[in-house]
Amino acid sequence: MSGFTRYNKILNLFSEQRSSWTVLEISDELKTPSSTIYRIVRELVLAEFLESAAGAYFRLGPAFIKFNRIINLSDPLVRAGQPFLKKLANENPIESVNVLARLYGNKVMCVADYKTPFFKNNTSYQKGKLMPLIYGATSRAIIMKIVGKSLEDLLKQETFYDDNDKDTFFKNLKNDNKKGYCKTEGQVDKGLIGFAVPINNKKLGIEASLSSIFNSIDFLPEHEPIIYANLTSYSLLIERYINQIFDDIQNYHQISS
Amino acid sequence: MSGFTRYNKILNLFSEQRSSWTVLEISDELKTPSSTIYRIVRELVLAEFLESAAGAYFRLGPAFIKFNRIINLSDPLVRAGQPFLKKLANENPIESVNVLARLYGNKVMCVADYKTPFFKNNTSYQKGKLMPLIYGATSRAIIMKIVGKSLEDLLKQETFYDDNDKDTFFKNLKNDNKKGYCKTEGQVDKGLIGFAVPINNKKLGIEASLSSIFNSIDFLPEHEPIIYANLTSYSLLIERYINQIFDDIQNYHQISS
DNA sequence: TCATATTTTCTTGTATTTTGATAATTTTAG
DNA sequence: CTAAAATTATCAAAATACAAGAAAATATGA
Repeated sequence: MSGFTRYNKILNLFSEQRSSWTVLEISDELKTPSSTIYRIVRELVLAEFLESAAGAYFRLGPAFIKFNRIINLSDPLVRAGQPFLKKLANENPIESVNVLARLYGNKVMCVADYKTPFFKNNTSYQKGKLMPLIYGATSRAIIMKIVGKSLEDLLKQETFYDDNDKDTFFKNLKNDNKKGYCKTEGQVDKGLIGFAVPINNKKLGIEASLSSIFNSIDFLPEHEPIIYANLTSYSLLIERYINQIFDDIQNYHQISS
Repeated sequence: MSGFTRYNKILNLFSEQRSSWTVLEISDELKTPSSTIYRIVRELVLAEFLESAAGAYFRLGPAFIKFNRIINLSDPLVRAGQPFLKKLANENPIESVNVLARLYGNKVMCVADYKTPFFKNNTSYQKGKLMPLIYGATSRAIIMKIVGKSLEDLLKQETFYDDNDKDTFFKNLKNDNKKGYCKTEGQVDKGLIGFAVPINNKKLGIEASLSSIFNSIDFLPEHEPIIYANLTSYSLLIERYINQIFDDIQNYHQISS
């Protein structure tokens, strides 16, 4: 363990399922002497990446809330997309969850969401949550724009049931690409149906998607063209807005240098 | 520069005002050779604490969004308080911003907020933003419960205009403590009036406050008792709920060990 | 396209930091 | 107050980061 790894390994122990740890527990888990962990934890507490809780437990610290806010205010994708999610939601014919997601390592992460007030189900798609790469329209719309070696590398770690499963996956991907949008049902959450379109910006290195998720019970086939039209027009709006934000940033840096 | 400091110094360059940096800019700013910064930045990118943007720029990475979500799902204060903010807002007689804030180093940080749909002004109080320690009801309600050496340490870095200013500050603090709540007008944002009550949990080390902020124009003196009653009852509810969450965590750890 | 400029990684001996076993201290809980 | 638990301090050995320049990769622009 060296460099940032030693801090990152500790931070990554803290999860939704297990959000507080004692030094001894960390020490056990990472098979590292407790004196070392005490020292590292102290550093992280000082920087407010951890904070001590009751009973010798530690939990994630407020630094993450602070940096998260800075991202919300400055990330081009979030800035460009966030304001449109509610509008998209209101134009959909039925109650929906609307999600902006992007590639994060070899997973997909939701970076902004808007749920209409009376949407019944709890989707897995919530801001900050990592989602599987090959299931669900949200993810598929992102990878359908990736080709060649990049795609291979990305899928290297994914396991398919069998070759047939894999073939179907690639066939669907090609098909979706032709249509320009993805549609999946029940792949991530049972009883939900999702539609998604890609959002890309080469200059900013953004590989993302915009999606609307509905309860299968509410959904009727005649909704599909409207849903697709909304997604497409908003994705174009967002892409254009990202470009504008990009230009603003460029100008800012030119002026200040 | 050693230990976590070397990473933290770089991360802390990224701010609301300046959210992307090149390696050379960082190197200039921190007066550290660029080869060193390249190495460190590479590590941070690998851990997704930074990500590369267009034109050799880097920005904060998605790890912060991920950890922020874990905090939202697990932090006792956020978990206990978040669900009540909307209810509090709805019981207030006029449009309001409602805020849960806590001590963060020697600043105050908003950790959850709910603004009623038709509130006109933009408050400075937004989730994740650091606020001054000695101005505004939100902050004052937190420090009014801190005494002795802790208070001295906390205020050590604050500067008052003069001794008179300082005296007034302490007199107000004592007064607020007697009343049980704080009220300030225009200290943080002009045209806004704020009310706050403290929220504490010794076992969990929580020093926080619950506050409602209104447009001064909307506010009438007869609202004050209602506002105060709402804040007080909700703060008690939240404190009780925090205790319950604390017990849950205790049980969880006892069962799993 | 190619040539050029910029960005990023690599290499190396040396200086610095981290590590972990143990001891000392502080805090907590009954 | 006492005993146990949690945390900090110490220090020599081991591991790693550092800086400077060279080399490679990548982006830029004619």
